[in-house]
Amino acid sequence: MKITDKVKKKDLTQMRQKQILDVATRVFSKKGFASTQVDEIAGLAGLGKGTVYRYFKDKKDLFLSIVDRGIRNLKDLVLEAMAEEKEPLDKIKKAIETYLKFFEKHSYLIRVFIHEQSEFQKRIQKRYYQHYYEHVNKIEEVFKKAQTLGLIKKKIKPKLAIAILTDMLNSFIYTWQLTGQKYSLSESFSLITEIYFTGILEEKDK
Amino acid sequence: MKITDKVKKKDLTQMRQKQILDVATRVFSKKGFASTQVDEIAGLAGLGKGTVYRYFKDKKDLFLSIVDRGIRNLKDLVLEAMAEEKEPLDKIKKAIETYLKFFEKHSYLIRVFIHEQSEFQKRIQKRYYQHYYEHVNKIEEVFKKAQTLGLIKKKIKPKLAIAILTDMLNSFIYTWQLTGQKYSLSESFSLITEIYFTGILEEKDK
DNA sequence: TTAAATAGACTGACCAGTCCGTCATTATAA
DNA sequence: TTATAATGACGGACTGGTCAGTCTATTTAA
Repeated sequence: MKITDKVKKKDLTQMRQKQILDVATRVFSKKGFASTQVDEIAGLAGLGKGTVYRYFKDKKDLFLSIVDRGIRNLKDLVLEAMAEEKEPLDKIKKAIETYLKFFEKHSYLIRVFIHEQSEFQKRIQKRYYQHYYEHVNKIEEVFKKAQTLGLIKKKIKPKLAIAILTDMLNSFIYTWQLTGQKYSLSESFSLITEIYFTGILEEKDK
Repeated sequence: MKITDKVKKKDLTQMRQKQILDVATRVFSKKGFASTQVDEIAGLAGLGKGTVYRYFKDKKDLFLSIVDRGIRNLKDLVLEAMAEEKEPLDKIKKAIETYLKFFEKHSYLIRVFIHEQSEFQKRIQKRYYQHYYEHVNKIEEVFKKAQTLGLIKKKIKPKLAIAILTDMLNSFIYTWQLTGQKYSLSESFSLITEIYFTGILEEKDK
């Protein structure tokens, strides 16, 4: 019975954690770390505050768990999507598209990422960059390959170009989120992609 | 004597306000609205808390005053700088350069702008966009002129292109600020400008 | 019957905003 | 010129409310 017990226990724990994380993500995204009350999260999750503290050490732990989960999901999705494509430029396009779709679905998350950087500078960045780098390294390889193939200007440093792309996407999503998602992300992103690509690509007709 | 008195009083008031605003900008930028204590601002300004409340109605009023002052300065600088140039493309370049230099000098301000949008959404945005639009309208005219002259792709909508540019700049400055300003903004911005322009400009050699 | 899970009352720290006494400067009077 | 009064800038102790985290009584499950 011990094994079954452990499984059940694990199930309950995971279920509760997910339940709390889901609510917490919404609330933290809306109000930011400092203005969020743990009471509200507990209430919306239909739980008592004590229960929340059963599953998370403290408010910070809860917050960082959200960040962790979000980044992990995003990274996995992007890497999987890229793997589906063959050509370097298609891989990059696919990465942009996936990134965009992720936030179209989880739009509130962008706030957590951008919003709280100063409060948690080191910690978030540590977690963020840990995942981010795996992710960037893959994309960097793709960039380099595209450069070898003569598709992307040789003088552009992949790391910086990727940073610029990420920044463009992040802040565009952020603005889009703030202004009430009045237009479709996909629509505007085609323009961003065009600006980004036409600037980056070697001219074809030389 | 009354006139002199009024002048003196006004001087003192302005001086104190500036003194408090300067400190408050630093502290709010570093900690965000919710985590900033008015006590700390007072302390760093070498004043008692009561004195701070003499000059500002409450914490919110103080915060919004910072935002106001910053945006007003930025707008004035950009418009003045643009007025110095004749050619549309030079005007745009100059605007980018000025925007960048402003934040290189007042790097902490970008945090206040980006960071607190969710807490104060409506209020900040109202103030922000009030100034922003005067500013954008001017730039938009320049864009349109450049399109008439055949310098910029006709199919690009100026408003959207300006939004993208602003977003690129903002988030680049933000990241730069967060990561400890390890490189010169001007340096990276030349790359951004290149990406932005080469993507935007009609090809010259057709 | 017992052990784990849960709720929410409670505590102590924290902090925005107030209130009042002090002090410096300027005006008034002798 | 000097003594006294009035003004108002100022500091910081204080208050009341809020909220993270704890503790215990109660519920649930086995």
